[in-house]
Amino acid sequence: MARKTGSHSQITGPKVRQAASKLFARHGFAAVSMRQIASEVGVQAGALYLYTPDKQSLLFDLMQGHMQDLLTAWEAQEKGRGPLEQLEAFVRFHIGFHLDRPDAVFIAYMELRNLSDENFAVIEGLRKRYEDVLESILREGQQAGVFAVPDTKLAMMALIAMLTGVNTWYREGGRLSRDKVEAIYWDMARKAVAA
Amino acid sequence: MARKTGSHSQITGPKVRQAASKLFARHGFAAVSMRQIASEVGVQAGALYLYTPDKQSLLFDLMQGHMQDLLTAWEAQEKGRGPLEQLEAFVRFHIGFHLDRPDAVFIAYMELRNLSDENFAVIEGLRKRYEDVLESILREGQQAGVFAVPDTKLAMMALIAMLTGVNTWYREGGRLSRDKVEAIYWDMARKAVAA
DNA sequence: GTCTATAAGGTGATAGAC
DNA sequence: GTCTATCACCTTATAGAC
Repeated sequence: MARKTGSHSQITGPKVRQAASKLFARHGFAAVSMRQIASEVGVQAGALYLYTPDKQSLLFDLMQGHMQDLLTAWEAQEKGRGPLEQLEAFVRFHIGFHLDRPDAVFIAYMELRNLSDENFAVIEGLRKRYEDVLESILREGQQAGVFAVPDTKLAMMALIAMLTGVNTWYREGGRLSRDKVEAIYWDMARKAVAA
Repeated sequence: MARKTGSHSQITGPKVRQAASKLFARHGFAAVSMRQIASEVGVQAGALYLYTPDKQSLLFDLMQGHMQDLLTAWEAQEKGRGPLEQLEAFVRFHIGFHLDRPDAVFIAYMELRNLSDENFAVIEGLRKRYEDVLESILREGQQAGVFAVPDTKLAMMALIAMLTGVNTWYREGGRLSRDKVEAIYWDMARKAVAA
């Protein structure tokens, strides 16, 4: 049988991040105390500092991990050949990836202002890399005459805002399946930038 | 000459709301203390309680005022006759109104989770009334055969997210004028829902 | 109308026992 | 690896002086 007190470093570490993610998403970084996180994990507050140097690092690790997962997942994605196929792949990928991890997405969008200056710069760099993926697709399609976007940066911003917005209203088991939602958004995105 | 201590109730009240709006938008409701707000206004913390019963009410009044301004401004707006003219009016109105008050918009979107349950219900009701404006335009256009939106609720959500997203990147005096931005977004919105 | 002082309690982070 | 105890400080909100 297990001891009441013992070695759990390989279990407690992930549990700390998971608890922080859940609580930061629900109540916001500033409103959550280290004691609340510890209570969710099932340890005392002091024990958290074995897994993070401070609260700020906990937030940064969560956000950096999320952005890196996003970029890695896109790179591993099957992409079509032409701009139209690539845009469809991006739209479906973005919606699916974001719906899979609502807490991480919420934190990544809401807690930027609670990052230290240095940490903010890192996260912004990763975000820019992701935005460049979509902007490149749009630029390529524009040059090929498949899209008619007078400004690729604006079109990129408009599409990303539209797609990420799904997270604010979609509920699993609701009126529409994920696939149906992806199809409807792909239809709107396609038409919005069509030549 | 003015006394150091005197009667300023008609000046201090608005200053408190303005300071709170600025600080909540920059740092978040939970991260801002009553002492910080007082310091921004130029009074001591205790004096704030002459103008608000508590911190929660300060947040609620800001958000409720913003949502009521939004609905009032839309009702005072010139609208076109057909669905297409009405959609153009909505797109341009939404972008313009939101760019005019970035702090209030930021708070309205970011601080919902810091409202008490009762206050949240009130704000959600006002938000729903605004969403209904756009959904009605889309439904009317769908029935008239001007729009092709398989689901008016989804199209409404997609368009509002897209339009509100302008606030995240637009900077006064930047590369594009407000009117140019409105024109480009109107072009994308129109095409996205076009028949 | 605003101030100072204070109540009652929460905060992030660390030290040392086990 | 985790706990308890603690430090120094900040929090919202109120009472009473001016």
